[in-house]
Amino acid sequence: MTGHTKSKRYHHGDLRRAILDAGEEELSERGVAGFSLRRVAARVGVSHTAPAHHFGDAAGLIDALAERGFRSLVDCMEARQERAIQTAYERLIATGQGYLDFALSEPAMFRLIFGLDQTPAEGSSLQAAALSAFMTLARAVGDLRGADPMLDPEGRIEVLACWTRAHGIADLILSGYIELPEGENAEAERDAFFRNMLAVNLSPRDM
Amino acid sequence: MTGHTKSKRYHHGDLRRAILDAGEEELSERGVAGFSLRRVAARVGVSHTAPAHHFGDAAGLIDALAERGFRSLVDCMEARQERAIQTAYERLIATGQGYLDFALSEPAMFRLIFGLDQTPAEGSSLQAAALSAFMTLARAVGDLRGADPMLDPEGRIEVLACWTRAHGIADLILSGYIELPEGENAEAERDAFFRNMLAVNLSPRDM
DNA sequence: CGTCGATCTTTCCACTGTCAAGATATTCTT
DNA sequence: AAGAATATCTTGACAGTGGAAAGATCGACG
Repeated sequence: MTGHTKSKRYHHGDLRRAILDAGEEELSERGVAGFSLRRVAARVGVSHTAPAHHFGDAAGLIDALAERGFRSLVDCMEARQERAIQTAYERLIATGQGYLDFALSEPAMFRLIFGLDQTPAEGSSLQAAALSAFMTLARAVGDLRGADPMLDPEGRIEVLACWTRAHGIADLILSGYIELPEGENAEAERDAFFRNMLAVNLSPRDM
Repeated sequence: MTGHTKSKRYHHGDLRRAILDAGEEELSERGVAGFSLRRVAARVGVSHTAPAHHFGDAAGLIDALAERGFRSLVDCMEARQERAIQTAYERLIATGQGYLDFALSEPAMFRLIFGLDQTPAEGSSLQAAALSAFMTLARAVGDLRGADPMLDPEGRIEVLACWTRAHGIADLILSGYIELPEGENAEAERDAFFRNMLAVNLSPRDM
């Protein structure tokens, strides 16, 4: 019975996934500010309170979407890592470029996951997804240092430095205050730009 | 006549300023997501459509608030610059620390000005305020380099590097993903943290 | 077969921003 | 000084939002 017919059966069967899919589309089309639970529900063809049973309230859906977002972020970073020249440093650069790829390809989702009203709940799957993204970056730094960077203060600073730099570039580009090259070989120029930005040395060498 | 009586005169007299003040308070209390035009109006004791005449729509009020935000950002940076040891490098560090001060003291406003739906209109006073903030940072870099950094590519990269680094640190702290030291001499530790982060060298020295 | 719980709908409520029309004060013109 | 034009603010309506409560339908399990 049942099967793939999208007809009018009362129970959807896979509503949770359907709502998440529709939510992602809504998010990318309308942005996080214009996000509407009711429109997501309408998109799936379901009543506007149907999502509540699966996600609680709107914040619950947002959290579930954010979880997907962090996974997508990890995918973007790993994709770049695999394509990179297999040097520890090149893999680190690639990781940051993957971070930027994510921000550019899913700007609303980027804004969503880094603009959550409150930090992910302790032990939640959202927190796990966020941690997974962090670890992807931390491993790349660790490969460069030859040891777990989280174990000593200098290593921790280095991980945070990588993270905040990639993040700052991405966020200011999305804000529109920093313009990216467009046109012909924009991609190559972006990569070079990011590489240069990451490596700028601001220690007091030239006081 | 008139005078300072807050009684029930039909015309408020200084409504624009009053709405902006109330808007700032609302913003810091409720955040940018929970911001409500109607509540701002109620706060001033005026009808819910009164702001429209002064700011057009909600986006207009947001823009006007953002303008104040940029000015406050400039104030924070300049305050730090004046307190700093008067070396070009120290003034640059101080500028970034002022950027962070602003983010920490007015987090909602920080989110507001860097999360505007669209980049400030060409020639608008908002754009001027944003540019003023940028120039404050660019000058600090220029003092270090001995020339207008905007004139050559390397200088521009350096300005953007400073900006994005300070911004990334600030934004991730506000996101809650990076924790700041609290307690005793938290302020001094924050300053040291920022200083270290800014100066971390990620060039491929140690491949 | 019947019952129970999960899933989804309907209806209602308070709240939001915007629009149109009216009320009131100020300023400008003569 | 009087009347008219304008700026400022209010009232009332509307479509949209998320959430709560109560009812309808279905699936699973006794």
